[in-house]
Amino acid sequence: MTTPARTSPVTLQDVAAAAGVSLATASRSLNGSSRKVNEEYRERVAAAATLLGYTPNLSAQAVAKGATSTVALMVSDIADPYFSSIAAGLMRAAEQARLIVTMAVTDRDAERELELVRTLRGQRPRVLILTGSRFVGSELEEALVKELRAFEETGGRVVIVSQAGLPFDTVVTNNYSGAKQLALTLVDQGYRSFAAITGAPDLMTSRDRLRGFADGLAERGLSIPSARIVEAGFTRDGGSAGADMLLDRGTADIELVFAVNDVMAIGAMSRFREAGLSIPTDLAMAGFDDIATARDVSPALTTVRLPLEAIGRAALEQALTPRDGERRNTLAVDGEVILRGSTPPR
Amino acid sequence: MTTPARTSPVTLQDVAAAAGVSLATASRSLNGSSRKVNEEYRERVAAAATLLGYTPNLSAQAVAKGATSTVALMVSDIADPYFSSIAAGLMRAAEQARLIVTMAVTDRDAERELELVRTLRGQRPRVLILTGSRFVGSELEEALVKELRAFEETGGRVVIVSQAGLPFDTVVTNNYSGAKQLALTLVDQGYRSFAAITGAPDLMTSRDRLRGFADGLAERGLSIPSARIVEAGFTRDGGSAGADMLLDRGTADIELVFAVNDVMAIGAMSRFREAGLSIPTDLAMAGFDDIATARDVSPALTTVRLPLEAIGRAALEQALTPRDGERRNTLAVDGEVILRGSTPPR
DNA sequence: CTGTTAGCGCATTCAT
DNA sequence: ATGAATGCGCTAACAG
Repeated sequence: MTTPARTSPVTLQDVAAAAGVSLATASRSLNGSSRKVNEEYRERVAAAATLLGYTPNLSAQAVAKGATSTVALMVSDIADPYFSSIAAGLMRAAEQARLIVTMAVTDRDAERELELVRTLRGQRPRVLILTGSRFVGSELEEALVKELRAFEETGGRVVIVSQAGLPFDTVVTNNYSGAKQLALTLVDQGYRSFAAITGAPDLMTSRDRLRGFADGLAERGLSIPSARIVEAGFTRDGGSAGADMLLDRGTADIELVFAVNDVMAIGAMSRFREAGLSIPTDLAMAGFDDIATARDVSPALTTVRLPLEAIGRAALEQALTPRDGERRNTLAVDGEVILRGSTPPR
Repeated sequence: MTTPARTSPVTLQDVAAAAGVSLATASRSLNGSSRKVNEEYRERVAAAATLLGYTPNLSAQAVAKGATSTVALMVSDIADPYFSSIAAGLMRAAEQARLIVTMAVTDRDAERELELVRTLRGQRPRVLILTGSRFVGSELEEALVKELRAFEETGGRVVIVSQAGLPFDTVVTNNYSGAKQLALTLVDQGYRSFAAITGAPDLMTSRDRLRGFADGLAERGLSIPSARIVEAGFTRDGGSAGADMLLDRGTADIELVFAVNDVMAIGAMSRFREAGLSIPTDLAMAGFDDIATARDVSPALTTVRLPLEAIGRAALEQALTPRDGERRNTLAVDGEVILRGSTPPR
C-alpha cells in the first residue's frame, strides 16, 4: 500500500517567485481588478501561472477578502424534475455571474433543513436559496427564520422559492390563481364531476392549489365532494397511493381527477391504468407544474405550466439585486393552463 | 436606498472571549478532535457558541488545515433524470460522510468542462467527480487528463462516472453487455426487424450500446440495416428528431426501434405517436437506463435498468477508499433488462 | 506602478 | 490541560 507521489498545490507565492515579482504584483495581475500592472509583468506572471498550473485557492481568497463567491442551494429532492429544473435554471444564472453553487438536499425534513442551513452558513455563501414548500406552523420555523435572519445580518442574501409568508425575498408561483384558472378551463371543457389528490394538509403549495381549484369550481356552482379529496405524499408514489384510495371509494361517478402536482398525477395515471381504467376515456386527469414528462406520457397531461428554469434564474437574480433597506421583494410568477390529451372536451 | 444593519459574522475569537477562554481552547472544544478539554470549559464554550450563533468559517478552516471537506460534482445536465438520479445518490452519500457538494454543469461542452475543472480545482475539493460521457478523441481530452492528474498529485481524488478509458478511478456501466442482452431478449420475444436511434458517433456510451445491441442481434443472425440507424442528439428532443428521420425513410418494415437511452426513446415515442403511429402495435420501442419516467409512459418502456442512485453512491465511496499506490479502480455495474409494455411478445 | 506588511479566521505547534 | 505564538494562501492597505 504505497502512497502515490504527492506534491503540494502551487501557490501564488510560487508563481510570484517564478515570475520574479512580488506576491502583491502576482495577486493583482492574476486576480486583482483592472490593469494596474505593467504589461511585461502581466505576461510573465501569466506565463508562470500557466506553466506551473496555478489555480487560486478559493478558500484563501475568501478569508482574505471576507467574502466568497458561492451560492448555496437547498432543495427537497434533486431527483424530482420540479427541483432539478429550477436548479438547472439557477445554475445557469450562477455560471454567468461566475458564482459557484453548492447544493444540499433536505429530503422534505424540516429538522434536517435547519441543520443544513447552519452547516451551509459556515460556507459564508453570498446567497442562500431555499426551495421546496415548507410546512406551515412547524415549530422549527421560528428557529429557521432566526438562523436566516442572522445570515442576512452578516451581509448574506436569502431567497425563498415557492413558499410565501416568510420574511425574506421570495419567488412564488401563483398556485391559487393557476389552479383556479385550470378549474374554470376544465369546466368550460365540459367536466362537471371532480376528485382531487392532494399532499399533506399542512403543505402550503398543496393547500393553495386545492383551494384555487375548488374556488374555480365554486364560481361555476360546482364542488368536489369531500369524500373525493384524498391526501397522499407529494411524490410520484404518493399520487399512486392517492389513486388507490380513490379506487377504493369508487371512481364510477368521477369524470376528472386533479392531482396537485404533475408527478403525483403521473403516478396516479399509472395506478389507474393498472387498475384497468383508461385515461381519458374512463377518467380524465390534470396536474400542475408542467414538468418535462407531462407532454411525454400518453395521453399527454393537462396541467398548469410553471416556467421552472426561469424561476431558478429569477431567484438568483433577485438575490443579486441590491436590497432597498428593509424592503422584501416578492416575485410572483403566473402559471399557464396547458390543455392536452388527458382532458379532451366532453 | 438605505443599507440594512449589518453585523460581521461571529468568529471563534468572539466565542472564546465570551466564554473566557483562549482561542485555542475554543477551537479544540468546538472543532478539534477528541476530548482534551476540561468539561467545564467545554460547556462554557458550547454555551457561548450557541448564544452568539457561531458557525465555523469553513474557508478559514480550510486554509488552516490545508484541506476542505467538499466534493465537486460535474454533470452534463442536471435537469436530465439520468444525471439528477446519480446526483441524488451521490449527495446522500456525501451527507453521510459529512461532505459538502458543489455542483457544476458542463452542458456537454468539452471546452466548458475543462474550464470548470480548473475553476473547481480552486476549491481544493477532496474529490472531483466527472459524470457524463465525453467525446472520444477530443483534442481537449489531453488537457483534461493533465489537469486531473495535477489535481491528483496534490492529494485530490478523481472519479469518472460512465466513461471508461480515462486513467482515473472509474465507475462504468456495462453498456455493451446490457444492450446485447436486451437485443437477445427482444429476439426471444419474437422481434426480427429493427431500427436504432443513436447519439453522436463519437459519444462512447452511444457507440457501446449500439454495438452491443448489434452484436446481440448478430448472434441470432440478424442485423440492423444501416439505413435504419439514425444519429441525433443524446436528449429527449434528439430522440424526437431521430424518430422524424426514421419516419422520412419509412417505418413500414420496422418492428422495433431501439433508442440508446430512455429520454431519447421517450422523445421518439412522442414523435411517432404524433405521426399517427401506435406504440407498440405499429412500432415497438426499447430504451436504456430505466429512468423513473420509463415506467410511467404508456405503454411503459422496455429498457435496461441501471441502478443510477447506487452509481452515484458508489462513485463517492470509491473516491473515499484509500488508493493502493498507482492502481486505478474500476467498478463496472451491470444493467438488467426490464421488459414492459412497449415490447409485447410477438 | 510596485513591493512590504499586516491581517482574514482558524488549527496547531510550542511552551507552560 | 491550557494559552501564546506561528502560519495557511491570499488581499488590501500602506509606503516607496
